[in-house]
Parts: sequence; structure tokens; C-alpha cells
Amino acid sequence: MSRTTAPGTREARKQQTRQAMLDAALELLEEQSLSSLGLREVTRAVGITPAAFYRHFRDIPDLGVALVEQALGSLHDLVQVLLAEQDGPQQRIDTTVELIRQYVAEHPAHVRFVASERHGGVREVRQAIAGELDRFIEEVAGTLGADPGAELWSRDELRMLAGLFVDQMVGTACSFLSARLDEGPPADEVAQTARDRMRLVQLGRQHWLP
Amino acid sequence: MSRTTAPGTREARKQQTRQAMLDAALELLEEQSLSSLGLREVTRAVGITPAAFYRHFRDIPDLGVALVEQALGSLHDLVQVLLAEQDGPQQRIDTTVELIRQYVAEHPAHVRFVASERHGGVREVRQAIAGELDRFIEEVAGTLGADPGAELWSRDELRMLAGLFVDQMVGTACSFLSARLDEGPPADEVAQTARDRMRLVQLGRQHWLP
DNA sequence: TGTACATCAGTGAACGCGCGTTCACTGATGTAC
DNA sequence: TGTACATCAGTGAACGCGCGTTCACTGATGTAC
Repeated sequence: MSRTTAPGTREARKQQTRQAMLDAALELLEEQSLSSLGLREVTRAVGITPAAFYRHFRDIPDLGVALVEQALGSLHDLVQVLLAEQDGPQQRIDTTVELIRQYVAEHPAHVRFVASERHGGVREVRQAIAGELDRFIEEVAGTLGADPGAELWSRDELRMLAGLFVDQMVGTACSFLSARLDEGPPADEVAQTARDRMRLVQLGRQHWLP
Repeated sequence: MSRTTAPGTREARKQQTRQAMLDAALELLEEQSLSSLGLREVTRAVGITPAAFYRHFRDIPDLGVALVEQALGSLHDLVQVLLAEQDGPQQRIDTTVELIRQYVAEHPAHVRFVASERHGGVREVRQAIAGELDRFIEEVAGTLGADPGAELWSRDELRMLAGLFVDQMVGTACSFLSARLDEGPPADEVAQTARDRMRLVQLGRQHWLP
């Protein structure tokens, strides 16, 4: 679905291989972390020779950065949907948690990748993730600033609140993921806790004196 | 400082080597993640032969679990100090954030280890960390339940609030660590954001209707 | 106190293996005329 | 439409290297008498 390349051309086929490598890497990363992922593992999974790797990526960290763009791109779509929500506060919280649950069910590997590499061993990838999350925070802060009653909030206060929401979202996604792996409380309990936390933050927001 | 072993004995010297291995591993982990740490790297750093590794640990994940106990043990001490605080809410928030800043300055490697392996590639280590953090949450919930005004809160609500505080603490520690690496906002800004977040959560707590 | 034996943390050599990287190459696809 | 040439994604063989694990061993420390 590249915008710049006609299908069936040589370049389009190269893009396909590249995408297959990214998909294979994401799958391999369900059971290890990026700093232990081998270049040969990736090419083996795709069915090309190791040397062909270099036609697409400089090294594994380079591939990792490409994965960040893809994984957080899909999360970005979710954030856009959430920000467009126009219901009352309680409904908004409910649908937010429900959409996160759906997102984790549909993109578990993306969530795992971001969760483990956000504080992982590869600096370039850490920084790429931090940069994308900062962009999310800015977007959320912009939307929160447009809400009624937010006129008195400073830019820093809005960013503080937006950061709390984004961290909360990422944390909730991680907890849903753990539930899938039977490594933590079940999904329904995660959902209940997440809703309560957001309600509590929402209460704090309403009584905040800027 | 083992309680069960006299100094100078053969067993005490074995403990010393074991501790040296743990220290060396922690240092090596500042630049990589556990799933890429090699057994030979650790023994080389300590100055023993690779085969001697097996006198102390079954494999690298086993060593990782031992590191979790050590790292979260030091964090546990911090939590104890924080829970014993008896000042007013605002002062309590200020000293909490300040103690976290100190803790990160004194134990940066512990913080990095927990942050990166909490969602890292080694299941046994992930589970060990999750278990320890759960214990923290229980302790915090117990203290919060003893506060005036908490009589009406259910056990689940207290755990929800305690989880929010613990996540907040871990997140703040990570942010202080990023500041040290010049990978995020400076420490003073991290401190200000952390204080504001805790104030907001505190406000939500006061207006919560159980 | 002295001696004979047991323990066991650490040695050092060896093994087979998969790794990342290089290189000249092939052959299908694309382009110019 | 047909031909001659250029491009370049992927090949396959080779390389040196460090890995985890095994094994019989050594020699200082500890114990029993």
C-alpha cells in the first residue's frame, strides 16, 4: 500500500520483502528482546540469505527503528479515535478502556514490542519511542486544552495531565497483554482498575486549581 | 554481610564471588538487556573461568532472578521510609519526589535493570519483578487504608490507588534516570511534573466517593 | 599438635555451533534506442 | 516490436570469532581421629 510505488514493479516487490522482514522480526520478538535478535534469524524466517539483509537495513537497531514507526503508527490511529470521542466523561472512560482492550487483542505484538523496548537495551529505539510518545502527549494536551474549563490551565499543566493519561493508556495496554499471557490479573479486572484510575484522575482534574 | 556465614570461611569467600558476579552483571546490563547478556562476559568481568559460572547459577535467567531480589530489596527500603512519613500531604509529596531523586542517584543501575526487565524478554525475571511490585502495592494499600477518611474504601479501591502510586513512583524513577542519560527532560522538570501528578491524584482521592 | 582423608570452588582444554560480514556472482526486471 | 545494455535484489560460499557446555583435574580449606 505504498503511496509512492506502483504495484508489480521491482521496487514494489522489494517493499514486500522489507515488510515480510518487519513482520517476521515482530513475531520473533514475542519471545526475546531486540538486543538479542539475530540478523540471520530474521532472514531465515523470511526465506532469504543473510547477506540480503543489508539490501534493506544497516543493522538490527535500524530495523528496530522502522518497527517503532510501524507499531506506534497503529497506536496513533487509536489515539486519534479516542480524542474524537464526544460522549460524557464516564462513557468516554468506558469506551477508552474498551478500545484499548480491542487494540491489544488486535496488535499484541506491537504492544509487547513498545513495552519492552521503551526501556530496553537499544538507545536508538528507546529514543524513537520516546519521541513518538512525546508527540502523542502534545496531541492529547491540545485536545484537553480545548475542553471547557481548561482556559486557566497552563501549557505545562496540560502536558502534565496529558502525560498522566498517555502513561495510563500504555500501562493499561501492558496489563491487558500480561492478562493474555496469564502473567497477571484477568482482563476484566484490568479493565475495572483502569476505569477506576481514570475516574480518579478525572476527579482530580475537576478540582485542580491552576 | 550474610547472616548465616562466618567471615573468612570457604563459604564466605564463595558468597563474595557470587556477589562480584551480580555486581559485574548489573554493570554490564547498563548497556544491554538480560537476554543478550553472555555467561562468559560475566565471568570475564569477575576474572574467573566460564565453567566456574555453574558453581553459582544454573544459567543467566537464574542470575537475573537473583538480581531482581537485590534491586527490589533496595527499593523496598525506600518504600518503607516513604510510608513512615508523617507530614502533611504537600510536604509528603515533596519529600517523596526528593527521596526518589536521591534513590536514582545512588542506585541508577538497579533502576535501569528493573525498568528494562519489567517488560523484558525473560519470563522468569518478568514474573519475579511483577511479584515484588505486587508486594509493594499491598504494603502501600495497607498504609493508605489506615489514613483518616479511608474507612469507606474497599480493599480493591485501596489496591487501585496504591497501584497508581507505585506506578507513579516507578515511572518517576525512570524519568529521573532518562534525565541522567540526557535522553529526556532535565531532573528539575521531572520533579515538578511528578509533584503535580501526585497532587492531582491526591485531589482525586479526596473527592472520591467509595 | 599432627596426620590422613574429604570437600569443592575454580581451572584449562576441548567441542560443535551459529553468528555478522565480505565478496564476486546471477539473472530477472527495467530502460534507451 | 526488437535488441543491447544497465540495474540491483537476492545468492552462496567463505572467513574468523565468541558462544555455552562438558570434563577430568588441582589444590587450598575443612574435618575426624
